[in-house]
Amino acid sequence: MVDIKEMFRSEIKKNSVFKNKNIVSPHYIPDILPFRDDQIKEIILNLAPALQGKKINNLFLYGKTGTGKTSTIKVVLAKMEELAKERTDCKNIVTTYINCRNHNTKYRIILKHINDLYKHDYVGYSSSFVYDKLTEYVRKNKIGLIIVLDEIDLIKDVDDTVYALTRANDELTEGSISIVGVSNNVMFKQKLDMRTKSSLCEKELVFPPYNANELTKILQDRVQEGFNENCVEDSAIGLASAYAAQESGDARTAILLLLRAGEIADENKETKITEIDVRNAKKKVEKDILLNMVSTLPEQLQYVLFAITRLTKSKNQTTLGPNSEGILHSGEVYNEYYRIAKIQGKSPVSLKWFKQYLEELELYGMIATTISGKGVRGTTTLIKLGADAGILNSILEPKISI
DNA sequence: CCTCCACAGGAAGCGCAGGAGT
DNA sequence: ACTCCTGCGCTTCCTGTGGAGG
Repeated sequence: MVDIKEMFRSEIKKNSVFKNKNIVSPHYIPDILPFRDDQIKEIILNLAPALQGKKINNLFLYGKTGTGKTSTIKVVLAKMEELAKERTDCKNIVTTYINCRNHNTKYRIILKHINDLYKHDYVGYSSSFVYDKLTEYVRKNKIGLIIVLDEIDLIKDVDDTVYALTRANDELTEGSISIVGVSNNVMFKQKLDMRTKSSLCEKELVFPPYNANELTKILQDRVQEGFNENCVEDSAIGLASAYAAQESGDARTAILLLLRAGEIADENKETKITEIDVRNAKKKVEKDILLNMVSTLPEQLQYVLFAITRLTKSKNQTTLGPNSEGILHSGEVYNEYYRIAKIQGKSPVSLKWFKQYLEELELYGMIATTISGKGVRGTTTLIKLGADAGILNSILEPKISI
């Protein structure tokens, strides 16, 4: 019989490379944001007039994931709110942050605001009621309300939302409402109504991806606070930032790599995180991401992907020539897909639509396709798996039993 | 050179679901 | 409550296209 209490005790006491694991979590927001001085300056320049009770421009922040958009705006707004409270010569500033993944309609966004501001649950009220409640709060308290809409591209009725919130200013004689839109979707702006575009994007800020050197510095900062002294080899930091820079310049990925590497080191009872741990962490992270992507894929797309992985695997085993490199023709993949779908008791889609699926998979970056040239009869789409066939197969095989 | 193969890719249309209008 | 409309996912049909093979 094991002593469970004792196991817990030793688990807590156990030597770990981590000093404070929270700091290495991808959700942690540091106080100091390196390499974002320009953006911070711009934001301050645009928001400062609000402290004097003036109406400010709406802001639009754009940049890929992990470029510090959310952290930057959160930190700047927190300081701004603090300052406004400290000084009597400043107007009252209230800032709110909403992730539009969870609140994805005009109604839900406004409702969330009045619930938070009044600290009362307004359930089941009409959309005009909640809107009036919001403007009333701003007017009565004479506040400058700054609303951050993170992942703004996920709002279903963006045009309506932005219009309603900016129009509120026309009705307000005291106080004001401003919007900070945050998005990582390049195409988002194109979808907007002309009026919305001009009012939302009064001031636009771009957050560029970090390069390898910048990522290294960011990681070093985190390592100092999050890990115990001398527990992370410099080369491990270098490798993690190189990996992340290569892929997207995404700080979150870089930090996640270190976190996982740390967990691996702890598991193996190592005292130091090495390059090998980072390399293993990368494999683990990759698999997690793939698993996530694959499981959200529609059933039919999973079959197509499974067909490609199976054929790629069998090709790798039979042909030894380096020229083959697991390149498949759309015809053979379609046949395999057809077979798999039949076995699953599902009706396969037509060849035409199958090609549509291929396009979708390419969009997700899971495969690469080209139109055939010489050496192949006629014109065919050549398909190459973008991810590791072995990993994908291990994910898909349990899901689709053959 | 011609024909055939193995597809590509556009156009039209179908059935269904969900939302808007009345 | 009802119809009407629209968008989505998909099929069917049709017209290329370009190398392989006779």
